[in-house]
Order: sequence, then structure tokens, then C-alpha cells
Amino acid sequence: MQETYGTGGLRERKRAQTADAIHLAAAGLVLERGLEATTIDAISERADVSNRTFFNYFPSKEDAVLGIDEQAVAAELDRVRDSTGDPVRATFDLIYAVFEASGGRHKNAALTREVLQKHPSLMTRQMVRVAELEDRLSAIVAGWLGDDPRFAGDTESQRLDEARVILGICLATVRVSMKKWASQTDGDPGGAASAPTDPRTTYERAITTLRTVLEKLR
Amino acid sequence: MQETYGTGGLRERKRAQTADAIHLAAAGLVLERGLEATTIDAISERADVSNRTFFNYFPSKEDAVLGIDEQAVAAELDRVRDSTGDPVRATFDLIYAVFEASGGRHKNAALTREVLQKHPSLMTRQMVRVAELEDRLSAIVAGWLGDDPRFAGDTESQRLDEARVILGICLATVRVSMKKWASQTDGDPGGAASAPTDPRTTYERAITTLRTVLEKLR
DNA sequence: TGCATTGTTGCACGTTATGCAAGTTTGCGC
DNA sequence: GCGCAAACTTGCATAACGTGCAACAATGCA
Repeated sequence: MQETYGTGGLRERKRAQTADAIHLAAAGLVLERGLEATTIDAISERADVSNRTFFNYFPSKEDAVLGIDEQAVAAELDRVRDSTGDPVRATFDLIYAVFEASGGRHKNAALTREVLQKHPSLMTRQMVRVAELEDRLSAIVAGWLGDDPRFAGDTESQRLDEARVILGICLATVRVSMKKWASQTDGDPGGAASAPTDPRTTYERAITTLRTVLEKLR
Repeated sequence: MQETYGTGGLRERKRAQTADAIHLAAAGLVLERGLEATTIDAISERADVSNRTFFNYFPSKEDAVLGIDEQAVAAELDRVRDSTGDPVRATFDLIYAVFEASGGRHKNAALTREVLQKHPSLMTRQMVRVAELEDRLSAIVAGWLGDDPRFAGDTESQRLDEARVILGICLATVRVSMKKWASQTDGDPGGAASAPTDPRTTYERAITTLRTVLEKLR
């Protein structure tokens, strides 16, 4: 089921292909019929796999709709781990990486946005995922704090707490801007690269918003 | 089903009694058998109601375990709405109110803590609930910001964004301290009022933590 | 080509969750 | 007290989610 080692062979390609087919079927059906009205059976049928196979690829309907890929997320985490510089900035990058690997990517960014726009509960789902990763993520952030002069004097336990808070703060900020991003309306549906603000830009704006608020609060 | 008007009559008392019975049965069973192993059927049986009646009181197993009372939450929100003073402090109070009304109260605070301790996923559930209330909550916070000189100059839309961020920040902080609270071990099981830090104190500490982090970040 | 690994599928089963209709309990005006 | 209306409980039917299992098919590799 998992652990398709990096052979790059037919097997692996087929697997990615099937995952994509299921994802597309799920997102498409949800856009057509709504989230509730879309059953896993219907998704499986459109993706031309059995009901049972669906669960070999995604643990739930929501994950299929978002196209979540746990392996990609894990790989992303390893990649970003040894960031340096400002912890807040690095934390934003970390969250961005998780989201990227969680389906925001693909050729289907527009599709994903449309789905999130029509079904905000899926955004909550995204957030829950990050919450589930909290222990791993905050450990990474805590590591960064150890290299920061402002936090280096704290005990390890304190740094972990502070890391959790910082993670939560950044996450909250991201969530707000994601919501704005999702609620954007497409400019012209025809234009190929009409590009209604890409996610990355949204993140940059989120950081600015947070800095503004922090400035005002203190 | 709902809207038992405030007669204070037998009907209302019985209803509260049944809700409590289901809640206690749920929490008890979860502690004995675990969250997965506890079925709604088992809860219903112990609470001496039909499976169907269970759903007249709680929409899900999790809500029953936590003893969530939507009406109480709504009432709490109305009560806290016209707070004044520092927005951050008020926001903490707001979140606290939601939690209080969501089951943290009762004679069963110790029970609730034990359950949350053994099943952290329920904490996530609590957070999702607040997220679901986000629109209402952030509207309240945005109202407060209008009275604050630091934010009064902003447009309404900006204030709403900032309110969401502030809410998220406070919520993240609360979550961290709730986790610490839940993971406390009981001092002496025998002592009646051994009182291992009440939730309110935890909140106060959370505020301090947040202020510290904000101080360091800026 | 042949064997081990991995993937697919159907089937059975248990659980969550909701609608509906019949029956019961409570509240309240008379 | 009586009786009606509203609220509540319950069983039944139904749909969907989710998982274990075992048989079968496809793939990778020697």
C-alpha cells in the first residue's frame, strides 16, 4: 500500500496516476453536487476504481477532495527542517510547505480554490491536519528558537511552549489569509494565466498583517 | 428537541438530567474502554435511553463525552459580548466563556480533564468548535477593536481581519496551556479538594506566556 | 520464465447518523 | 381533574463511512 520506494517504475507512476484520478473525480463531483451529496461510491465510480481501492489511497472523502499526500508532507518537512533566520518567517515557510504538499499545488490550484471557496469546512480540515502535526512542527520551531538570541536563554521546556504559541500564531494568521484567498472570485474564466493572486503572495500578505497586529498590540 | 423555554418545570429538569446521564455515561465508558472502543449504543445503554434518543441530545460521540451544550454556549456569548477594556484580555475571556459553557464546568471538571488527558484528539474537537464559531466570535472582537484607539483608525474590513488574527492568536495560546492543564497528573486521588490548578488559573498563565512571546518577537 | 512483492477487488461486518411515524409524557387552560 | 397540544422517546428503515480478510491480478526482479 505505502512505501513505494523510489524506483520511478511503472508501478509508482500508475499509483500517482490513480491518486490523481481519484482526487480529480472527488473535487469535480463536489463542485457539481456539493460536499454532502458526493459519496465515496460516486467518486470511486468516476475514478474507475472500486470502492475498496479508494481507501487504499485516501482515508476519507475530505482528504481525497483536497488531494492530501502524507508522504509528500513528510518529505517536505524534512526538506524545510534546517531553515535559518527569523523564526516567524521560517515558521510561515514551514506552514506553507505543509499546505503545498497537502494539495494546494498541482496543476489544479484553481480547482482547489474553487472547492475551498464553496466548502469552507474543508479549510477547517486543513487546519486540523496541521494541528495533528503539531508535535512534529513545534519541535522543529523549538529547534530554531535555540539558535535565536532572544530565546536562547530559555529552558528547553519553555522554548517548546513558546514554539507552540508561535506556531499557533502563524497558523492563525495563515488561516485568515487563506480564507481571503479562497473567497477570491476568478477574474476572467477564459484567460489561461489570469492568476488571481497565487497562494505564495497570500502568505506574504499574511506575514505583513501579523506584523501590523503585533505592532499595535505592544 | 431544543428550545425548552425557561419554564423551570419538570420537563426541563428531566431534560438536563438526561443530558447529564448521557454525558456521564459517555465520559465514564471512554475512561474505561477508550474512545474508539466506546460505541454510542453502549453509551445509550448505560444512560438508559434508546440509541435514537442519544442523538436528540448530542450530535456525536465526542460532543457527548465533552458534555457540550450549544444553548449554554450561545447564552454565554450574549453575556460576554459587551465586555470593555483590553481587547486581548477580553478575547481570552471570550474563549474561556466558550470553553466553560462547553463542558469544562460541571461537578465533573476532574473527569473532563482525565478524559482530555487520555484522548487529546478531543481537544482538537474543542478547537474545531471554536473555529466553527469563528465568524460570530471575530465579529464580537472586531466590535471591541472599534473602541480601541490603536485600531479605531482602521477600516471595518481591516478590523475584521485583525480581529480574526487576534482571536487566532489567543486561541493558539489557550490551546497550548489547555494541553498543559490536561496533562497534569492528579496529586492525591483521595483528597476531595486537591485542586490541581483550576482552568481559570491556566488561562491567566496563558496570557502571561503570550505577552512574553510578543515581547520577544518585537 | 518464475517467484516474491505489491496492488485491486468483492464481501462481510460494525458503526455513525438521519428521517419518519407511532406512541408516551408533560404543560396548561378550562 | 380533563383533555388537547406541544414536546419527547422509541423502533424501524435506510444510507454512508470505514476496516478486515482472502482471492486474484499486476509488477519488479533475478
